[in-house]
Amino acid sequence: MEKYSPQKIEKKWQAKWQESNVYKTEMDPAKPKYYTLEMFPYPSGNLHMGHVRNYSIGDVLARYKTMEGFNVIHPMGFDAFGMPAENAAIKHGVNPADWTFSNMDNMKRQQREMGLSYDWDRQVATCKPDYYRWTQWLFQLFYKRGLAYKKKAFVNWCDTCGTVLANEQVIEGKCWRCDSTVVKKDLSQWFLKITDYADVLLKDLDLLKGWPDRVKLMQENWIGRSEGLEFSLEVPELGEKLPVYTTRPDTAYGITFVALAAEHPLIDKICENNPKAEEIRAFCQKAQNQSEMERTSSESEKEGIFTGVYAVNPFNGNKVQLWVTNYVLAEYGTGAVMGVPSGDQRDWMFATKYGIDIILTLQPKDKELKLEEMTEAYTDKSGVLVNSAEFTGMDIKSAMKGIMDKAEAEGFGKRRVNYRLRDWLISRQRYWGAPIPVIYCPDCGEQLVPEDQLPVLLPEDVKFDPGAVSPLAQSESFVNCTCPKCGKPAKRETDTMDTFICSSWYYLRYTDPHNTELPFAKDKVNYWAPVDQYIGGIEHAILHLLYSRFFTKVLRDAGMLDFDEPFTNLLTQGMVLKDGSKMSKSKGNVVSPEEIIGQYGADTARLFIMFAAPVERDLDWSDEGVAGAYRFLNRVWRILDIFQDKIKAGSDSYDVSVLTKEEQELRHVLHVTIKKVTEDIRDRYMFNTAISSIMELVNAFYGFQNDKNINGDLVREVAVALIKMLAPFAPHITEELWSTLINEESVHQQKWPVWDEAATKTAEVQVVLQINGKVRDKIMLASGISKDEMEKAAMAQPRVQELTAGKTVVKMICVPDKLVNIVVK
RNA sequence: GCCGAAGUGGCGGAAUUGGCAGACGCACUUGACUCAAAAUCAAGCGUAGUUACCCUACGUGCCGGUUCGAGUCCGGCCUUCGGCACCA
Repeated sequence: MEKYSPQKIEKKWQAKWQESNVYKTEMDPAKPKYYTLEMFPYPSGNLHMGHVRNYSIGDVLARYKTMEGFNVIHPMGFDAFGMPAENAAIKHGVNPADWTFSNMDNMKRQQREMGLSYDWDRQVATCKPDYYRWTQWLFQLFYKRGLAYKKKAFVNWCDTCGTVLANEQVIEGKCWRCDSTVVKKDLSQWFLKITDYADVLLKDLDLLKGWPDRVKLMQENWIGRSEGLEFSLEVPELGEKLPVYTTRPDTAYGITFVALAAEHPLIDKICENNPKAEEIRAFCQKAQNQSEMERTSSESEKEGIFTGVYAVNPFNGNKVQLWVTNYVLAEYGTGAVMGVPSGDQRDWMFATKYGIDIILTLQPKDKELKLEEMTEAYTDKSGVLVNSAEFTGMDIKSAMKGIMDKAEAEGFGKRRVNYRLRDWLISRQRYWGAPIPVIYCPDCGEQLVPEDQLPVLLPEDVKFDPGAVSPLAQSESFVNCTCPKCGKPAKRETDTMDTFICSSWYYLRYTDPHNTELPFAKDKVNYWAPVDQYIGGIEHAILHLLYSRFFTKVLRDAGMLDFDEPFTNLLTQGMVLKDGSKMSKSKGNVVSPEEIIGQYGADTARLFIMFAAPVERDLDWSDEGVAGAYRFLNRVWRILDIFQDKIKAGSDSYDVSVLTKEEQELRHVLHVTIKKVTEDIRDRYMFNTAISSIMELVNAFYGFQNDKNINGDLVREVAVALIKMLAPFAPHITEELWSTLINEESVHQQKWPVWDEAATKTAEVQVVLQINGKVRDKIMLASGISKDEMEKAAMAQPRVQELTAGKTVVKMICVPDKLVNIVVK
């Protein structure tokens, strides 16, 4: 054979695969299916190493499962709406669609050069009308089910991006995309009612046995369930009831004030005929102008203003002060909080700052607290109540129950579960997204665009200028329309949807990508989905992975599919680093996949990336390591070249009893390797150790490189299994070797090798001899012998006798086929 | 502050159920081949004592515990990374 030349053979096989459509899959209910999915990319223009890692993992699994006999679906597409295309339009005057499509072409070419086994017939691009038509259709489905609504609210606004953001897109008070500080704006926006599903999204995390615990935990924290009591205080001066929510009803007798959020609706009424009205309004204004970051940091100063109005604690009739503060969140609970300085550290700080009364209601069992000696609140959730009427003297648990019972019995309160999760804000004041299919009629109000008029297409006569106004709002032809109900002139909604909507259902569209009647047919989605193995970065732990779970549950409830969760197993890959930090242009440590593939070939790039670290861990890029992977592929090529005549001439079935002892040893290594590689891929996703086992097999094979008389059938057996096991990792070189040495069919359509259990065992095993837990000798013993025999053999060893001479054997521990430990004194 | 993960040679990492710590690869050293170099093949490679082999002691972030036996289990710390963070 010629020298191994990846540049030559990779191009050749990529063309053949494309030509023969080998990776196309069709629904076949008679065959077990397997759905492998990598998170689809944003078409930024070029693949980076993170993509290469992501797709390599998925491709190994897809190819392995195919060889195991599964009907594998392995699709790819593009998450193609979003800001960068629009920014390119503003900056360079290119059309967002042109920019996006040319990027998609380039990335698809790069994906082809990686030798990935995608069924390209299933490709989706979320920016194409045949896709976003169904995104809009699904929005309307949510609307009809009462899960999409428009409301005026204080929302996150990013000035740089010129749009609002979902809570999930605000990271430490900053925009997830551009890192600018996020501010609150009072705007009328579209929301999806994800909070309706908070409880089931939390509960069903238990179903996700194949998800990493840390991802489930992050979602659990994000949903943030708490149990408590909601009760109302009377505000006699205003003739109003003021509801508050608390998880510590046991401290309710210690309320000395109530704190309102600056956005609380009662504030308007409070200001009527109030001498301090101006001051109060100024305070609210100031609080609202603070950035999200300042307002939600636990370190920032707690400030407030007394309204002069009082409320009444329904438990004991105490008059308590009503304050407006900057630390109560309008969106959580009721936007008003009972203030118990003795039981909550924030309340303590607030009360001491403003000279508000403090009442002690709880103290430890074994210690009497004195207010004048306390320097902070007593926040332990254990102790005995004081100053709490009939509950005084009770332990916290029974008091908690008693107080909630009382509130419910007397009708001023109710037990309630609260969630941290907020509804999903989906409006975006941007052009490059799916238009929200709604029309506003002056007479009929909010109307859905009729289904037969979908998709609402993005207009092309638009201008992209920097500024806060969306290009859609400036397009007259787009905005002006007729009301579907009365036919009179009306206006279109000009906001587009958050791109996370588009990506919340793409994995379902893959199962039926060309459907023109529905987003997907039920039989197809139920056959292929849910995704058996999803692979992607941890950065989507909350955003995309929570939204997709929500979508799946809504579609299930709408009868469109019959499963509860979209992704059965989840693999979160680590990042690809260089010199210990994330690859980035600014650091100048970017390694380009195209260059690596050009120099060494895709097989080497894939093999290195799979070998260098376990999938979940970060991977430090090493140029020497890549060279090592290349060296290994050459080594495989050469050893098979050396034996090519024997491989071609060998028979696929033969009598193994004719093998010499050395040959049997090689066959033993082969079958141990098959077992190890199979289990590493199938059960453990440990691709690095699977590859290292294949390397060991190749090393053992090299032990025979000069043996002209080695059994040719055995050589063929080793070669066949070796090529097959390497095929998922390095698809091109194995295809070339297979076609040259074995037969004309594709190696990727072959059956995965099966190990011969008998060959994985050996007649003799090495047994470790320990004295007092320290290794002192090793002996070969027949495998499977009894403990008695092992102990006898151990004691008979000269070295053991020498070291135990004159000592008493206290006991012996015997692990069959492994170890004897002799305990002596 | 709360929750979680990780810490093993010069480096990436292995050790799956408590049973030989360091598989495999990188780097390095040496030998063979070569006029020479590269490539390749072969061998060595935790630290210290000894260094010719053997052998011995130490060694998986730190301190302690359980056990015949601990990288692995338990208790207490340290460091790094990640998530959440005024959620009442």
